[in-house]
Amino acid sequence: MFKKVIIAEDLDAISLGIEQVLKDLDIVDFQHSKYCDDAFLKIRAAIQKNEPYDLLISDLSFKTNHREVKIANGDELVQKVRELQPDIKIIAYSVEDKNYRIKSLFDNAEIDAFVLKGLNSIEELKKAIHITSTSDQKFISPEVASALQEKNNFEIDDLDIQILKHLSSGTPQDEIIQIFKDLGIKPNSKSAMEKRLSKLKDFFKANNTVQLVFIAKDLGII
Amino acid sequence: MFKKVIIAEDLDAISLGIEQVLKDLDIVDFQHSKYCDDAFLKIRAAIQKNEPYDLLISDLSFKTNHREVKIANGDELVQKVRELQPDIKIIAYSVEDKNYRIKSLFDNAEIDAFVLKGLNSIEELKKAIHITSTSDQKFISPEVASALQEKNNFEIDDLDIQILKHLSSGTPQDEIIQIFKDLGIKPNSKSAMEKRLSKLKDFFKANNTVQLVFIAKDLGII
DNA sequence: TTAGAGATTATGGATTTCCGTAAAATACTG
DNA sequence: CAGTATTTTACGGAAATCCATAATCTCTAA
Repeated sequence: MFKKVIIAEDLDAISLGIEQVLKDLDIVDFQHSKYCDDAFLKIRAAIQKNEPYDLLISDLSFKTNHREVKIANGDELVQKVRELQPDIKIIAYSVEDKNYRIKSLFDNAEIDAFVLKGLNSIEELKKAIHITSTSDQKFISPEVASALQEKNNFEIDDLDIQILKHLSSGTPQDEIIQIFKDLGIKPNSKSAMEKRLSKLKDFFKANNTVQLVFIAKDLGII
Repeated sequence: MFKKVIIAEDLDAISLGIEQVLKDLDIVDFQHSKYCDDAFLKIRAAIQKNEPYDLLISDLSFKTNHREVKIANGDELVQKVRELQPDIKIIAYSVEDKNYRIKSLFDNAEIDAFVLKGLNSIEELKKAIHITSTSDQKFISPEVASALQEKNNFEIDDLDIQILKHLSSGTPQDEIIQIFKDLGIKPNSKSAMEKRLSKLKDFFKANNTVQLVFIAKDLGII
C-alpha cells in the first residue's frame, strides 16, 4: 500500500472526503494542496529530500483566483509531475466525463487511474488506490470506461483547437489566417482553414460554425 | 439553531464534508439526498408528518444519470421547495459563479444564502448557517457578492434565450424566423431577429454570433 | 529526374450574416 | 381623434462564410 500521498484539490469540502478515504486505508502520511503550483513544489521538494511521494491524487479543474499561477489546471499538473517523477502513481479524480479529455490523460500524462466524481465515487477511489498500489494495472470508472476504447479520436490536432479558440473569442476566419501567417504556422491559407473547419463540422455533426464552437465548448475541448 | 436539515448534493465526497459541518454545529437531525426528486419527496413527506425541515442545503448542478428525473437541477429544486414550504430556509452551495444565475436564485427562488464552493467554503457555510438560523438576513460569499449589486441584468428575456438556443443547435437565422412564425411568436421578422442579436452582442461584448453563443454557453445561460 | 499521389493554396460564385436606413404598424398622449 | 414616440418590419449593400473546382507545391518511389 502507498506510504506517502499528496492530494491536489481546491475544494475543501472534497479534500475532506478524500482524506477520510486515506484514513480508512490506514494511510496517515499525506499532504494536501489547494493549488497546482503548491503541489508541484511539494513533490519536487520531496524528491530532493529523498522522500518522494508514491501517489498523487489530483483534481483537474481548479478555480482561478486573482493570484498568478504557473500551473493552471490538473491536466498540466499531472503532465509535469509525470515528467518530473516517472514512477509516481497518479490518480485523477474529477467530474470531467468527456471521453476526449480522459483519453488524453491516459495517453499523454500516462495517469494510472481515472475516478469520476459521482454518487459512489468514494468507493471507486478506494478501489483505484488498491489496484494501483499493488500492481501496474490501470483503473477507470465504469461510467467512462468507453473513453479508452474509443477508436482514434479522429485526431483533432493542436491546430484545430487553436482555431476553435480563436473563433470562440470572436476572431473572424480571415484574421485567424493572418495571425497564423504572422506566427509562421504552416497551413495558413483560406482554403486550409475552410477545409479544417469543414472536417470539424463533419466530425462533430455541426451545421455551421456557431454550432461547432458550441459543441466544442460543451465537450470541454475549448 | 436549525433542528432539522436536509442536504441535496450528488457528489458523495462533498456531502461528507457538509455533514461534518453540521456535526460541528451540533446538528444531528439531518438527511441527505443524492437526487433532487428524492429531496423534494422527503421535504413534502416531512411537512405531511408535521415535522418539516427548517433548512435545505442544496447543490445546483446534478449529474444526469440514465434514470428519468422530474427535477433535473438545483435551480428547479429550490424553486419548487420555496413554493411548497415558503418559510424554509434555503442555502445554495455551488461552484456556480456566474452573476446572472446567482442573482436569479435570490430573485426568483428567494434563497437565503449562497455559498460558493471554494478553498475555504466550509467556514463560509458555517457562517451562512449561523446567520440564516438566527435572523432573516441573507448571506452571500464575498467573492460573488457583486452579483446582487449588479443593476438590472439588462433584461435578457425568454425570447433572447430561445434564439440563442436555436443558434447553438445550428439553426440559421432565417429558419429561426420561420419557426417563430409557425409558432405564432410575435416579433418574427428578419430585422427584429437581427436587432435582438445586435443588442445581445453589444451587451456581451461579442464580435460576432460565434462568440456570442460561446459566451452565453460559458455563462450558463444556455 | 521525374511521374504521380497527396497536401496546400488559389479562385470564384452562392449563401448567409451584418449593419444602416427607411417605411409601416402599434402604442401612448393630450 | 390627431400627433408623436416606440416598436416592428422591409429593404439593400457590404462583409463574411460556405462550397466546389482548379492550380500549385511537396514528397516519395520508380
